[in-house]
Amino acid sequence: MIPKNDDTLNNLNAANQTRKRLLEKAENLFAQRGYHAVSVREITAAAKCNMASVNYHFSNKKNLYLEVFRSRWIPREQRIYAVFEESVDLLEKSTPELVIKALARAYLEGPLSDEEFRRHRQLIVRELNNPTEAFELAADQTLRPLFKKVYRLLEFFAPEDVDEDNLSFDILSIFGIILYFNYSRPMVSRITGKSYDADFKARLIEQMVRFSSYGLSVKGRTALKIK
Amino acid sequence: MIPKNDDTLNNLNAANQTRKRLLEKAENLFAQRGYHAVSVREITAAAKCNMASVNYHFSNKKNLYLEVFRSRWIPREQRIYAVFEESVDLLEKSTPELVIKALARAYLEGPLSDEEFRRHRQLIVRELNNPTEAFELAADQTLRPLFKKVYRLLEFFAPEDVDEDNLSFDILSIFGIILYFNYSRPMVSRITGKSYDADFKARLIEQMVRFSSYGLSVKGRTALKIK
DNA sequence: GTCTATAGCAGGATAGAC
DNA sequence: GTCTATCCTGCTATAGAC
Repeated sequence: MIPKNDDTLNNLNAANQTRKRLLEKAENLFAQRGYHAVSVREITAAAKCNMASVNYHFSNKKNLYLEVFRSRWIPREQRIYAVFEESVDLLEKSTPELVIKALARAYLEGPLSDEEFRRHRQLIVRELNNPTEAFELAADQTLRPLFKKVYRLLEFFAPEDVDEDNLSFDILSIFGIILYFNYSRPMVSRITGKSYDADFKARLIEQMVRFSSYGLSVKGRTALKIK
Repeated sequence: MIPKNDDTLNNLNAANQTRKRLLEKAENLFAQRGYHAVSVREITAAAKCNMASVNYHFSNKKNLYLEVFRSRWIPREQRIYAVFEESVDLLEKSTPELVIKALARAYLEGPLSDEEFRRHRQLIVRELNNPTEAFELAADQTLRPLFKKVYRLLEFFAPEDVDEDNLSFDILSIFGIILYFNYSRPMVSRITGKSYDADFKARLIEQMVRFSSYGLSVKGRTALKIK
């Protein structure tokens, strides 16, 4: 371990602070208006530092954008994932309904503040629609693992002869509903006239579980289908 | 009626042609990369005309963007709407399943070519996530009317005592699934490894109808719910 | 590490000839 | 209506002082 004098430490701290502020402000601006609509000038102004620091800390603008995903978006998605996993593991008796509910809650009532969630959503929706390098990161490190986790959980309830594709599809549909009610919040609010307060979220979760559960082709459900 | 000489007519035609080409190319570029990422220079180069013509025909860049929605996006959404309405009207006997199927088909197998649909999707997803003036146009002229139409169709099957909000929610969920499988095509393809060819679309429609129908709180369904 | 200053270029918009 | 030429603003990136 190399010993550091006070100056070095202070510089490191100061540097980290600037770096952090840059990431924080960059994320917010990129989320709100997208990569091209935001200038480095604007980011550095918000972070109260000079323009050159973006270059110093992140080489260039594009890499700052990617670093926002690496150091902020992905860890946050992993926090959501962790909440989901924990609440599923805590269940005495797992059912498809409870799994869906845990998933819906992790997103809607999860560990993120409203502000954090807004950024989270805005960043990923852009990538879902027009993938860049950042999407690869997100897909590999969060989306696919989550999909597989849910698959394993629900596969347990599926009838022996269930079509693998059917189950995949059901899970995608559940994701669809959850993502939709999360990621299309502006539209949902506009059409329903309701804002995403605690009450509305709680109702949404209930409804999502109800709607999703009774569409699932899992044990105990298939028998109920009308031919 | 004011008589027009050949020169005037030719000029009008030529003007309309330029205008049309500009809208066509602008739409494609805006859809692919978004408003800020595309320059007027690029649009005019693609449309094989000079830069000044954007100003001449549309005053400025922003208005060209809005005109893309007015003259291309909305009419296309109305074509989808028309296909849906027609196939619903043709039904001898309407059921919730058939209504959902008609809706899913109108979007997935509707009147738009793959290329048209790609543009259509990319343009609206941006607006769903970060609404601008263009979203107002889309919401007022297409999204809300469609929602109301579906509401009227399904309300017919709902039990007397059904909660209005519940039905709204169910419709939103159906929209959610349909929009999700349409508008998150890049992601769905990436996770399932399947491209949206005719076969995959047909399967998706079937699955959406199955999943959605058995989640609907409408007559004949509620009785099947496990308490 | 942070800053100021600036190079170098691309953007939207427009004037004025045809 | 269409075009070329040009204005001017704003951008990213960097050099060099501290």
